[in-house]
Amino acid sequence: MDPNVIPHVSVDCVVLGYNLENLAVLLIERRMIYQGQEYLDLKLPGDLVRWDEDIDAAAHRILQDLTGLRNVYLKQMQAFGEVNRLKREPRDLEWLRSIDHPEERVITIAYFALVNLDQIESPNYIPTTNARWVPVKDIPTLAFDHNRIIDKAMEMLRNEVKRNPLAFELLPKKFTLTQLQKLYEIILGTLFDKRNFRKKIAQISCVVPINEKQINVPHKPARYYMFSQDVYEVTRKDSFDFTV
Amino acid sequence: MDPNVIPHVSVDCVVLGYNLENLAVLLIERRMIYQGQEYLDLKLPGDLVRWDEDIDAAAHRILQDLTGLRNVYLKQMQAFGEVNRLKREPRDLEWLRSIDHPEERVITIAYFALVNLDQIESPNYIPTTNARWVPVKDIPTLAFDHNRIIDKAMEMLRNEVKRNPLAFELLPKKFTLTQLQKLYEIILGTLFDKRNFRKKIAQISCVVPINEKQINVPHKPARYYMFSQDVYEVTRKDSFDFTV
DNA sequence: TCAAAAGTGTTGGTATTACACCCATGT
DNA sequence: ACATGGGTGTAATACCAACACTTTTGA
Repeated sequence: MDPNVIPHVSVDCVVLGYNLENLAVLLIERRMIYQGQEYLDLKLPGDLVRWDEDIDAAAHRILQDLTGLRNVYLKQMQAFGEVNRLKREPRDLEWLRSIDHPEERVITIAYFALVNLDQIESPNYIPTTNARWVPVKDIPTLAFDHNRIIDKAMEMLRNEVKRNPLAFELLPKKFTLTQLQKLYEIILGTLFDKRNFRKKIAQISCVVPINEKQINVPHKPARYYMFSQDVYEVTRKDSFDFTV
Repeated sequence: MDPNVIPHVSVDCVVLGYNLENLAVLLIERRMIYQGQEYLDLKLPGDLVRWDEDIDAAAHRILQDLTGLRNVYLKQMQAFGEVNRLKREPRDLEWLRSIDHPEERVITIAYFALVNLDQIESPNYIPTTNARWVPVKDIPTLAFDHNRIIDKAMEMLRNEVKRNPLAFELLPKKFTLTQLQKLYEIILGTLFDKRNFRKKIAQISCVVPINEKQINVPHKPARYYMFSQDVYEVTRKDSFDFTV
């Protein structure tokens, strides 16, 4: 057991990525043999917190090790601290032993990160870390209590996206209004009227049209927009309002 | 050091009480002598988590030990895990030593509880636990990082009260509309128009008028209302809407 | 010329704001 | 009788929901 870590406190990250098509979560493959059978489970990326490291720093470290990204949107979600949270399946315990982890109690602090998959040239599967992007629609039963953590992350995303400019973290710097609308539709699970959506966006001053259009599209090219952090910071009264 | 606790994980509770006049926080007096001088600091109620106890259970235990109350509204807020969060003042460290606490790192999970002070016959100062109710307007500089935790709790209260029926946790079972309005005004720091406020409440079906009036008041007696959890559960679409 | 998505306005209904007076009670 | 807070309606405005056609491009 690594002496540099607090043995009972970990950080797990729900990293949500978007590629203009689907929302996906970054998961780690856990391969093991248990009672003669081979298992391939998926789990959230996470690690124990080091003694000399703030918990936020631990989350950033995990994220950077996995994706190579700094300056990602990252926010603490909440702690999960049930006594038996690591003991969903017998092989969960076996796995903890196999990585020289004390078969003990670990309280985890869940974080939630947003990345735009088109920005990073990340393959679907990253062999060095056994990490893969799994569409949120297709998430299977995961190790430990990690499904619950992801459910919580999705709930948080749905709530926060209505009051904070989170969506832009998932989009390229330049995006079209149709792309923005589709993202909101995917996150919130509702469809919006195109005209009303655009009216709504038009009154959000931090979403600014730029003088650039799509090229090489087989239809009328759409105008690109950007999110302006500067404008956002000076114009927000109390919060973003995106209760479409 | 108690062997029954996880030495690096604690729970701290921000217990907010309301007595139809003021919001107050329950704080614990910490008396100590440091470098020949006597200090009386205040801190949040909290304790280390036991090995065999869920973190939510730890929060309930702390709350019950302090107030004798079960079934209080209690919700996890977030974890505070900076390396030096317990070392605001030199005497903070000294105090940790004095209670046989390893001078080490403790990650705390903050909870937030709401109680109605008229329901519990709680005196302002509870000698057995050194606990006292301090109006939120008068909170001094506290031990450790506890001011930050309270600030976060107040922010959470302001956000949540707009979308969830939290206010009723702070009021007696039967309350008048003026009492409800005053509470919202205190929490949100704004004033509302009486007629518009009542129109808004009238369309929230889970706030129901009952056939009972104030007695012994030197003015027209006000009608009492109740919050109906049943009605709330079946009628809420997605969330309470209290964006007055 | 066709397919595909971009872009754009109007209307009816609903919700929000602002505002002032009479009522029921205890003293 | 008076002081105190309770209780009520309306009109002007802003916001929201529903709805269909023209435009620009590449193939």
